Amino acid sequence: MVQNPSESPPQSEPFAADLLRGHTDTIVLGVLRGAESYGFEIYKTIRDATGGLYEIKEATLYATYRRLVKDGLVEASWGDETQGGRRKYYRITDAGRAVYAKNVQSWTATQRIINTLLNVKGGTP
Amino acid sequence: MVQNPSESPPQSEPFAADLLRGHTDTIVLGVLRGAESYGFEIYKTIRDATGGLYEIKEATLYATYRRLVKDGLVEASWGDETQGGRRKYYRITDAGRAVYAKNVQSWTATQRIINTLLNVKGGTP
DNA sequence: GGCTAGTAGTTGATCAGATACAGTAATAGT
DNA sequence: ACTATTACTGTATCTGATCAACTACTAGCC
Repeated sequence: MVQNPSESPPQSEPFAADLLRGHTDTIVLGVLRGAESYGFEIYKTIRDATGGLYEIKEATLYATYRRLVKDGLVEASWGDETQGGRRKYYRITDAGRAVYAKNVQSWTATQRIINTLLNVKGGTP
Repeated sequence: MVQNPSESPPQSEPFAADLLRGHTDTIVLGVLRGAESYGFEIYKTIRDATGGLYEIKEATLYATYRRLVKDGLVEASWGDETQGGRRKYYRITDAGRAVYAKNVQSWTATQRIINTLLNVKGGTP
């Protein structure tokens, strides 16, 4: 979702939230593929990775975490912050890595298909 | 959705229906951008454009047509088939062309963003 | 005639992902 | 004390996609 950067004129068309639907799991797995992380940090990583242009809502992400844990694609455990707030850390599992690899391929195929259907010369140059 | 081409082993991971979610409108507009068409023909065009690999379900498309008409992006009218079954023809409007152009840009941006988040070298080469 | 398949369009119920919204709770800065 | 930020959670709702039917006409086959 496009953030309205405070002062900028609101003529920039927001891209619909649904455009990334179905990719959230893969994106989170992609973040965790590098290193383990906790919920809020993953959120910030995603937000910052696009220069603040795009944001997946916290509620969406926490729902995603739950789903990924349920499916055995990531493992969760509470950190031992003796001081400071609790953090739940997530690690990608082998199953998660496998699904990630598969999903990246699906994503590539999806791009090809949509670009074909739209007659768009696709992708990042 | 991946069609299981009859005899092929079912190891091919289907890409989730949701992966193209939000793009159906744009895809239909893209088809109509070239020439007017009727419901079932649009369905076949999309199905065939990907070599049968991908299919948007008829029910999904008819819901899409209704939405596009409601939003004024296409116009509908019954053909005058004196013999044979009825066909409802769809034409893209100027508003539809504008939305199409905008959506293609959104799609391009979306690709960039996801490719960034997944660290994928993106798109069709 | 009866059967099947293909074309063409439509409806109602349901699912799942994303979001809005609200809330809890702790810490750090002023 | 107040406020912002960090961090996580739960409930309700929206929407697009799909399923599973259904109507209706045409053409080919036995």
